[in-house]
Amino acid sequence: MNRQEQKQKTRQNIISAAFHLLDDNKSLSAISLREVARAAGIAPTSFYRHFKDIDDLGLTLVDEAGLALRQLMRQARRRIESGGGVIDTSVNTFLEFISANTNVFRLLLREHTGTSTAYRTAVHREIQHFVEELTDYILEVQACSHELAYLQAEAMVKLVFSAGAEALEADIKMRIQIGERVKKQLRFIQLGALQIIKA
Amino acid sequence: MNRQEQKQKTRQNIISAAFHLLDDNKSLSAISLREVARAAGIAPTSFYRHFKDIDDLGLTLVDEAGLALRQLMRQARRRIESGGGVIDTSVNTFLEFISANTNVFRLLLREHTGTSTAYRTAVHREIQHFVEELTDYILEVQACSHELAYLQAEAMVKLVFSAGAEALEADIKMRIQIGERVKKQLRFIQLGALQIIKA
DNA sequence: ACTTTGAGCGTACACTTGTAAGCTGATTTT
DNA sequence: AAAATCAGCTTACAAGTGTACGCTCAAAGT
Repeated sequence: MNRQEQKQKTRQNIISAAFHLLDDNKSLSAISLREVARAAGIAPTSFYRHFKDIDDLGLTLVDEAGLALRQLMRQARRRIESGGGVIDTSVNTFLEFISANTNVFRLLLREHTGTSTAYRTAVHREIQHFVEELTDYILEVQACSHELAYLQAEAMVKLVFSAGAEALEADIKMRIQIGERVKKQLRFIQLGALQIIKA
Repeated sequence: MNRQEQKQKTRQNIISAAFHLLDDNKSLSAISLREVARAAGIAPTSFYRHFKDIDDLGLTLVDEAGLALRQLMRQARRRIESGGGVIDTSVNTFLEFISANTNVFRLLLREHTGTSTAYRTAVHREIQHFVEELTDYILEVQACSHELAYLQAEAMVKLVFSAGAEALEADIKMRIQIGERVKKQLRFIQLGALQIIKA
């Protein structure tokens, strides 16, 4: 095995060890360097060969989470284009994402209102990206001002993320109900905005 | 000074010291017993004369925050009854609350998605109370099913709390914009729900 | 073949943490 | 006046933390 390859592999070990630590109620700022080193099977001091700080690792994790989020968006787009209601498809895709990537979503959710300004703004940026993407989509299918589209998109994303937070603590049966509920709420927004356009 | 009085006073010192510690980016689970004891001007071990745990203190803080939230609701109700739009008045009152009780709101917001299940459910209960109160109000002024009223209320509360989270990090000028934005979004929901009733 | 590099390790140090044990001395009770 | 209570203290300990320093030894470069 190459030297660089080996290093990348260890780096990946650290990252996935950290993700795993998030599973049992920990926030990024609550996981310690020694803890993650232990979980990754390396000596505490070896950690520094890969990351400057524990915060450096944290930002890397947020980036990875953002990447997953963007993949989610692409997948939703694809599904929408191949038919089916926009709201239904989007919410379903999102809830599936949460089930499949629980710790990724938990990370985003937790750090969004977390104690580290750096993490908070990093997560905010990713969500903002989400909002803008949705704004563009609404502008395509609805003839309305940019502001109106943005307001809709922002409200919708907030509701979906909120629903996601609830879903995290619910079992599979409850998650379906949560999905149905948020779909109805998204339709309120859609209808309400349409009403304003007409007026 | 009475002995009991003195004890209560120290207890209050601990509580407000803890609230103060939340100011500079700390979550409940991040403040240590010794830290709060130091800030309250007592010896670490004296802490135990007042609280069983640091978690015991934490739950007390959440309760206090919930109390403040319920006072906010009453104030909003009073203002609404003495005239003015419901949405405008509510959002304004809420934003004023955030400005006046920043650390209380921050506590609720942070622990709502925090790492402690106990805190999370405690905060959730307080917010749920908020939603139910709003549901009742909507049922009073709008002839609609309970489900429809609840869906509106929940969506609105979620959007307002989300806006509050943004407001926390914004200056006074930006906060007004955030307020206007969320008001428009709440009207989407109101209009959308109305549309469904009519159909 | 010889040298340089660098990932990973062990040891060490100066902290901070929660909390157990027992004392003091003022207040309260008897 | 004597006895009991108890808020707050000091001291102590075991366990955890971040990270500085220097070593090893296989891979990469010359």
